[in-house]
Amino acid sequence: MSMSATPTRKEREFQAREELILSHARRLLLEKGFQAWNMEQLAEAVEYSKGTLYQHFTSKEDLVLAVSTDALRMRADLFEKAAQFKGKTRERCRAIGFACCEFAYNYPEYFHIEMMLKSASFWEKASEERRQAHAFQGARTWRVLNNIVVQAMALGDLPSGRFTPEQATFALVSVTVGSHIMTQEPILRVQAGITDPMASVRTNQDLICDGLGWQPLLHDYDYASTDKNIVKELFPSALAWLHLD
Amino acid sequence: MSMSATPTRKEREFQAREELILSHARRLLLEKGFQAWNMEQLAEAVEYSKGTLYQHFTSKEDLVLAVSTDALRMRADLFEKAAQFKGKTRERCRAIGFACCEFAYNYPEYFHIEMMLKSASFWEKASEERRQAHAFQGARTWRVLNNIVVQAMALGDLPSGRFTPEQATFALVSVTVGSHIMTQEPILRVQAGITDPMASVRTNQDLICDGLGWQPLLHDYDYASTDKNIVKELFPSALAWLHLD
DNA sequence: GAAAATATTTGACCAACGGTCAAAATGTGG
DNA sequence: CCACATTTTGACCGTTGGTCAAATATTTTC
Repeated sequence: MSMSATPTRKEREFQAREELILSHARRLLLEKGFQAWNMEQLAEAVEYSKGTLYQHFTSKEDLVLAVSTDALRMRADLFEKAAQFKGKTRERCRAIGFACCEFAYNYPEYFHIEMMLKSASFWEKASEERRQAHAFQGARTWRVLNNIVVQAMALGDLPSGRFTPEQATFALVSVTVGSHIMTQEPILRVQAGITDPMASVRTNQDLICDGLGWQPLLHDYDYASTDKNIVKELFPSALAWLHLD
Repeated sequence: MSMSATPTRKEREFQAREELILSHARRLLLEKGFQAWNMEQLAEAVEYSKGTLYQHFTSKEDLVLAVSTDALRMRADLFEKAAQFKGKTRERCRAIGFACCEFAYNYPEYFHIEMMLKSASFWEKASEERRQAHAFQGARTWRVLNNIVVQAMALGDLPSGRFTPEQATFALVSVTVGSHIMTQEPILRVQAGITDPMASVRTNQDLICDGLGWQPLLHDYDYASTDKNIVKELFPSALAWLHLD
């Protein structure tokens, strides 16, 4: 047993195996959702037995929560990167919108998984440790966005009398999650005539920002060139999901 | 077998039993979600055996979809009622916001159930009949809201150059669903300092409407008295969830 | 370097649950 | 009252998440 900072070989092996399991579980989740695979199949995929899986995770739910938290961590990373965009507060908010689309492109199933997490029975089966890790990463994403809102109000870009920063942040979070979920619904996509889901999400974010009176408003500024810079400087890989036409 | 319009006694009994099953399933869903009860328990509750349940529904998922569709039908009814509110187009849109809150108050678990429906494995297990019924009720709710948007553009209350009616409707649907889901998240509720979830949902809808430029804007009009009328004329029962202070 | 002690891995096994179907029970017509 | 049709039942099945004693591998001791 090593209490020192440098992990023993055993500890490193344990860690490596955990990541192996997580990566295969992620693949299964992305390909098949939650139900359409079982622990036996995962055990085969990682070439260990079922019992070994349960040395890392207390339940299937615990495992899925771990995958979800990993994704959430990645999103928080992207958010923090986006928040550093040099520009007006609203442009930085916009950069976060791109970060979230980039994330949604890489984890298309994430929002479905996150919805599953909202059922009480899920959390009950997960370990306390993993619940806290998830809450921590969730708080990170919230904080990044909320900081920009607070700054925007301090600078006067965003009127501070009508809504609290938390209300504004909440509105942005709600519209973003709602839009990502809805754009993934094929029937609704047809009804709404959506050809570019990510663009729809960002449009809805713009509507909230305009509604909040976040200056400069959508039609008073050349956001097209802002977008170009965001993509060039922060998310060159966004070209994969951007529909330029 | 009776091809006539008047159902035989058998058919009426069958129908009555189906409603009995649905009502108990609804109660279990509201109280326990999806996982925390099984078909055996439901069979006991309705005082029939498991086999009889499967004469009405092809699977547990099929049953839950039926409950969900019933709820969706109720929401569509409330929407249609709300759409008849006498007033400006934006006031009628607001009435729909109240209708949705009224619905969410009566079916607090509905949005979680609806999220479950988004996993492919769920639909595969449901019968074609019920899938179509669900799509039909979903289309109804969309149509009611979209009609108001179209009228608002025709009347000039809502600028028609920037967004299509479908885009506007989609934004409203997204923010509403996203807000209802998010307000039900206890952690987020604390982070955002939300004390009145329904009010937060309606605020977010207002932000979208303002962002769309839907006249009269939130702060150019006395919506407080509009709200009073909506509640008095259409949803007196809303007093149960309205936090007046 | 072999034996003892410790740690890790395994897969047979269990319980829970969704779903099935032959048999029992109930209803119907003569 | 009987024969036939319909409905209801619950024992039974397959799948799957989860457990644990035994097998296997690794480390320590002498």
